[in-house]
Amino acid sequence: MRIGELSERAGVSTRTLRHYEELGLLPARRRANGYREYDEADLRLLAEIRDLVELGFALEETRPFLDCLRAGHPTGTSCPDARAVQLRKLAEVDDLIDRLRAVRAELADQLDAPAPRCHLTC
Amino acid sequence: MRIGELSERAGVSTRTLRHYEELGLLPARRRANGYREYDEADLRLLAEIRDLVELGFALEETRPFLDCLRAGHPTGTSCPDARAVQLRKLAEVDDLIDRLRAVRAELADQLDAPAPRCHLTC
DNA sequence: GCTGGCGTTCTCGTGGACGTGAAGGTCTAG
DNA sequence: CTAGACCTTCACGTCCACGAGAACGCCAGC
Repeated sequence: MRIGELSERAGVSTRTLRHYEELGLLPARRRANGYREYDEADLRLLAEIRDLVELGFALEETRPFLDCLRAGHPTGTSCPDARAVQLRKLAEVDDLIDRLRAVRAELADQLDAPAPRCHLTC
Repeated sequence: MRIGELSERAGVSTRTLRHYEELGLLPARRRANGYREYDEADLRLLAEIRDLVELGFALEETRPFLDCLRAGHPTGTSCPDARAVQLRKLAEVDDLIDRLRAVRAELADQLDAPAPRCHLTC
């Protein structure tokens, strides 16, 4: 299929697909006329990228997962490299959640506190 | 005081102070020679900016808090505009925490799941 | 008067993931 | 034969909060 069809089926822009190719994440075969040619496997790889990005992975971080799938493994998490990245991401997320909880607490505190009295509109 | 001293005392770069002035967040008086002149009130305002930024507010979002302080109110959260922004931010943070929890769960699931069997290195 | 340490403005660079034209080639239907 | 719906490659723009450097002015002490 051409870029437009893949774009349509995956719900991403053609610009995005060209961007992924630039990064070497999702290289495309070429037809005689220069048009990019994709297949069902590319759709699967693209889905993997979008899933991971959705989970907060940077594009570069998806590379080991794609390599894993291309190597014939059934899931992107079947390989050590990918699992390592995922573990790291889990730690990052845990850390972020902790910090956000602290922020949330502070925001709530400030809102709960009654507006201090002052000489103007309070 | 001049920009260098405020920078030093607040622990921010002079570039940052000039940036805040560009945005109109922290305008400075000028000496006859063109040097920026700041006072203790500016230090207080700057502290407010940094506190809010630390909590995840964008620079633009700090504006109502600064206006509130400049109007003579004892805290940045004494005014309706500022409280509204803070309430919105609290909702944003809650939402983000929820989504991150879901992401965390999914990441953990994928890691807990035993690597599925395949014909190569698994 | 000269060095050194301040200050000034201006302008471009950074990172991430693309958006948005511009200028053109290719293919299909009418 | 031509419209129009695809496709191609540049290459600059976006958002945000500054960093970095150039080229210059101001002022203190020696």
